[in-house]
Amino acid sequence: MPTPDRTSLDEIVRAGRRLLESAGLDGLTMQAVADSVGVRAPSLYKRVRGRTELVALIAEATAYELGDRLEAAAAAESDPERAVVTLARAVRAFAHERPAAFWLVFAPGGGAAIDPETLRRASAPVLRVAADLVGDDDALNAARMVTAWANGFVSMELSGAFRLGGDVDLAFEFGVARLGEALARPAA
Amino acid sequence: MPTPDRTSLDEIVRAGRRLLESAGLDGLTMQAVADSVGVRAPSLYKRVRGRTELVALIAEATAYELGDRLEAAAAAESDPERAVVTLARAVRAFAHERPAAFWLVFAPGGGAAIDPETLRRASAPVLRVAADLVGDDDALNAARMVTAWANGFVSMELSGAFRLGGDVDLAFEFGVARLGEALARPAA
DNA sequence: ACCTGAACACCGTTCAAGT
DNA sequence: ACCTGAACACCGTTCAAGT
Repeated sequence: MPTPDRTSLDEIVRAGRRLLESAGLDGLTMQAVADSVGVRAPSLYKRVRGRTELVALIAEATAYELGDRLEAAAAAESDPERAVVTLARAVRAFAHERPAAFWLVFAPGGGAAIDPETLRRASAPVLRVAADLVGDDDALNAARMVTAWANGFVSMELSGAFRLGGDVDLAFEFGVARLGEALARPAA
Repeated sequence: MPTPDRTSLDEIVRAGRRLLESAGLDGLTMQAVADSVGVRAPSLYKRVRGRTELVALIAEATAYELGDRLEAAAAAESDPERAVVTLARAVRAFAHERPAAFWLVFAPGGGAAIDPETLRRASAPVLRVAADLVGDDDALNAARMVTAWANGFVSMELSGAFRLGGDVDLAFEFGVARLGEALARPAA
């Protein structure tokens, strides 16, 4: 006799994302997720292979959402040098909003690696802006330079590596301005 | 009646660092560390408050060692623009050597934050080179730009975010070259 | 076909008892 | 003063038994 479904994969992932931000990765336990969706922990294994997969799904959903944000940010600015600034600010805003999830997306570990298609989707707007700025040949290199800097800046910001004085907001604007210039008007 | 010491804090931290690289952060269990130094797990608590503190000590030691490497790299190159390249390469080499520990240093979590003094020590060479390059006023901003980019690049490299084709080594050299130019010869 | 209680292996940590 | 076995609370996960 079938039992009516008491939860769903979608609900589980949503609960997981909420827990991740409120309680950290350590607080994201199967027990807590189960409680949150109103089910016993073993039932989660009907929808998810295990905690590792749940974490991967959360990272995936986060990368997808970041892609949306970047797409919207890129659409709002036609001048490529200013679009770089807009994109970088969008990354930073997203990271401040969901620090734990943002961290997860760029966390190492092989197993939880983002799906290549999601990765391509999330980086598409940056790649497009980079191509506008430096041409197709250097587009990938330029996109990687921008994403590396933006990701590194907010990662260090989130990890508390910028505690040695100075204005962090100004440091961000300094960096993104120089970055845009360097790509738009390369020396030598 | 005193018992002769069967291990030491130093040995514990060394074993922890070894385990971190060989088995990952998840494999860094108190049990494994205890086995590694030839003692039972509860004995570790005579030298360390708990696993959290052990992880923090490992991060601390790693940041310290990274500082040494950067100091040596900076000393090997007097031209500031080339010193930036040398420093960035040193960061990358260190990250490739000890990926898990490198990750730990920049991991978030408040609790495991690096000691400010160690942080200052590790960033001193970068700050010095930045000052040579752009002057004292912009030195901190420039240093943050370089470290953010370098850290972001290798973090993404380690996390497998650069899997969309293209030559990653070339992307690194492209980035560091443009970075050096941007700082040495700012536009506008 | 989903859900559950019970159970297992494993973890971090505490503590009384040994030497 | 350090070390240990035993114990506790808490994980992730499995599985037979319920509906």
